[in-house]
Amino acid sequence: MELNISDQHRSVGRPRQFEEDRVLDAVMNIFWHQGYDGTSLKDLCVATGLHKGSLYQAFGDKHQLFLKSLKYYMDQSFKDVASSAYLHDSPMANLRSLLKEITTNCIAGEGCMVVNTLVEMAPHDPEVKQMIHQSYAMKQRFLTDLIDRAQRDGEITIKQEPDRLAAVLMVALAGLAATIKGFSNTDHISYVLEDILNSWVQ
Amino acid sequence: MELNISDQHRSVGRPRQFEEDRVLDAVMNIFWHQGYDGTSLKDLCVATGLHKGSLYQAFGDKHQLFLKSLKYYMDQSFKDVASSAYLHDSPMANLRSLLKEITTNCIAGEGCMVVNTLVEMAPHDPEVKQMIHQSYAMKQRFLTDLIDRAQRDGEITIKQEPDRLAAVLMVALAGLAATIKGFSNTDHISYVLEDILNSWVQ
DNA sequence: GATATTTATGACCAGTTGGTAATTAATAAT
DNA sequence: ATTATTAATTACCAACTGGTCATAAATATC
Repeated sequence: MELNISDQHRSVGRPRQFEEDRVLDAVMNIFWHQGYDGTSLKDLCVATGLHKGSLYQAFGDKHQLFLKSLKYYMDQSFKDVASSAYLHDSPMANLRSLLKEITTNCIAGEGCMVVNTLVEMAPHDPEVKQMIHQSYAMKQRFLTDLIDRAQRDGEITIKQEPDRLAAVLMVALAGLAATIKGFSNTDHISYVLEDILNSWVQ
Repeated sequence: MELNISDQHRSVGRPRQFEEDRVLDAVMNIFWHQGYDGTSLKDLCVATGLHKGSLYQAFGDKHQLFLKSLKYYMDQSFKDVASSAYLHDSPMANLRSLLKEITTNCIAGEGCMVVNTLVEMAPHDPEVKQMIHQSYAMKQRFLTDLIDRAQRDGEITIKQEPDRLAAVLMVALAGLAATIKGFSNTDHISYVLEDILNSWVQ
């Protein structure tokens, strides 16, 4: 009976019967759509096919497991999104495709785990708060840089500091995620980011 | 030993020892800041000073109690906010004071119960979903009307349909609430709604 | 093949959950 | 004063919560 899956760095002792990333992905999906308080260990066991004991041994308690799945989500989504910001030469075109990509992903995923977590946990969970703040700061710098370049190239004509425009986009992105999660019909909101960008070009 | 409080429509039987609105207010505050799943009946009993039995008899089970407190929040906040939209003659000035009022309230309350609930419950709770959608539609019509008048008066110069501009504001308001809840320092975001309005005037 | 080491499994735990029912207290009507 | 009616309080419940531990299984090393 050989159940060995990850043949890579095999060590002494009984081998893992699961791939860590596959489990983390399943866990992430549950927390993403049910929230932290709304998810029980039983839910996680059903979703992953593992027993409580295995989860605890491999990832720690519920809170640690959540933090790891949140990290996994952040890394994953940032990788997906950032790559769409270097497709064109024009910074404005990159900004557009970036926001388009985020909107699409957000609709497909019925919201954003970071925004859900921001609302549910950040106020009373310092570790979560710190992780999200860090991610926010990085994203905002990313946007500020794009906006700054678009302004220099004359693609954005509005007179306002880049980081304040980036702040507008960050708030709009959070609002997009929150709204998409609550509304099944997303026709009305898929244009919002476009409309904001357009209001900067006249 | 007379503990009678509400002397108004006194009927047969032992009189209530609490004012319904005061209890509803306390319940609302707990749900507002802890969420539905994050709040236990014990929390509610501590906050209200009532026993479980009394809560159940007066308001029904946890879910019904939540719906009533959400309704209470919506009525309360709409009354507060709408009144600030008729202070001036200019529709744009009214729009500004309206958004300013919302921002102030949102910061003071560390978020908005409707947005919290939208994220936590709307996807899997039809009753909550319907209540919030109805409230959203009303608010959006309210904004659309103000924007339409501001455009006719030439106070808003951007060429875009009023209900699409209103959709931008709605998304921004949701984002504002979500962001404020997660960030203690709200300096960066208190200008966001102003900045959006300013981008419509050039 | 025996041993050490790691993992998987299932039994177990105390505390909490939302919810109910029986009892007692306070009032109005008779 | 008795009775009917409503509310407050208490005791109680089964189900579930997150979390632990002892045991069995699978592998590498010796």
